[in-house]
Amino acid sequence: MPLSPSPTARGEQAKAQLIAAGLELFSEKGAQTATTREIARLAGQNIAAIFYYFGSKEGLYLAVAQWIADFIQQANQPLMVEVDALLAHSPADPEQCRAYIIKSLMSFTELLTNKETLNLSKILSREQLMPTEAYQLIHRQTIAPLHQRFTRLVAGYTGCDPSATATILHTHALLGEMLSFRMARETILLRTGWDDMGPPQVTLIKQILAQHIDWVLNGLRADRARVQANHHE
Amino acid sequence: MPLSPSPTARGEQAKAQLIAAGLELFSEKGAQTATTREIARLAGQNIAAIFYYFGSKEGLYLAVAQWIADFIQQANQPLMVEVDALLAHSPADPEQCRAYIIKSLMSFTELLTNKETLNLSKILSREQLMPTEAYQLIHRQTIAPLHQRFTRLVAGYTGCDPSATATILHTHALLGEMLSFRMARETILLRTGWDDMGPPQVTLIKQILAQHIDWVLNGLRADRARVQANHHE
DNA sequence: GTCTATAGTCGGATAGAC
DNA sequence: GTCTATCCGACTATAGAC
Repeated sequence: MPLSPSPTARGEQAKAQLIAAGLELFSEKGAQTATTREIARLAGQNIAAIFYYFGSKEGLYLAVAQWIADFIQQANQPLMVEVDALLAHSPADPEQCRAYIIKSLMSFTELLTNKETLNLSKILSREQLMPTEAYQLIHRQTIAPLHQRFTRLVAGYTGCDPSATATILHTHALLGEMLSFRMARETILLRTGWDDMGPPQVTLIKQILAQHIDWVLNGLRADRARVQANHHE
Repeated sequence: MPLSPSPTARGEQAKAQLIAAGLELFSEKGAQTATTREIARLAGQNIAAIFYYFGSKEGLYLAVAQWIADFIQQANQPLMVEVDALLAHSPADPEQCRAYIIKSLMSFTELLTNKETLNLSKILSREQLMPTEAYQLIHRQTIAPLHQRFTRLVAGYTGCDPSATATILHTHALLGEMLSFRMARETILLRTGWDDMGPPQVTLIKQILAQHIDWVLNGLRADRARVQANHHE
């Protein structure tokens, strides 16, 4: 056993540091504007290492995207396992669906307002503007499964068809309330006069989102009941 | 009178064409990635014209930002004049506030899903990620006044304090539902299977947003009435 | 595997002819 | 006012020493 880390371990560490630096700079400046020089410097690695380990700047960008997908996946897995167990029974218990809708959205909000995920969500925002291969990768592996489960929970509580476009849109609109606090972050900071989004601000945002969820879900459920009553008369 | 346009008119036309080309390419590729050469080519102008008329690439970018501010201002002015007339009376009529909330949000949605404003909103999205002087300019001139009026309408219907942070957040969350259809455009396209957001899609989105507005506003109003009842008991 | 040196390209900006 | 030619810096990527 050598005293210094094995070559493989050193390589793995170099890759990890380049991915971390890439996440930082790609999110801050965008994939085209961030330079390999600066990434290498921040990672404490040589410029040539990027090309040795990832083939190209774009290769590093895709590795960063995969890291993001893994991170989101891992952060939501415990909750999603419970949701899957609930949704395995059909029809799922409406009150439990409602509880998990709130729990999931609060968890997403916590994750999205966390400082450590700011760079991650900046890359996702950029990918919405200029979708590349990276968005497909992240969408397929994480966004779509999360979005789909959330839609099925909404359907489970309200009685809507989980595959209907309207149900998807209702769900997306609800998620949009949460997203707007990250994607229109600058607007909300200027309007409220906050200089940052810390724990007290997030607490307030979560309270407001929880109220909106209730109002929209109950509205949707009542509407659904009304439609079915009309259908049976 | 010369047959050819006067020098001033030619200069104005050159500036307008450079701004149009800048809007197109800055939105598509971002301020750093878009090149002066390509902008000049698309505008049918010489590269040197950018520096002659705007001093620098950044000068052109700020001129594009001012064009966007003017566009948003002009597009909303007729409605905002009516809203100002309504809000001049204190307290404003709640039912009229409600009508204008829906009217405004439908108008914003129409504007935001319009193909001609796609590039405009891409620049705004980018400015949320990497705020520059341009965002301050647009925010102060247009976003803040619109956001503030919308907040006052919500306050007018629900009885909330228009300057309370909670009211601003409730309003922002509601606007966020609409924004998410533009800012998370790629997600919604992949989830619904739409290949575009055309008139039929926008109609469906507007229906759904109108329902959510009703549910949230009535929830907020009932909540406010409950709080006041507790206060008086 | 890791680094230095450098090739090759393209960017913003300018000087100076017309 | 308008255009061409060009400077100069910075970028990605690679060749080749170690």
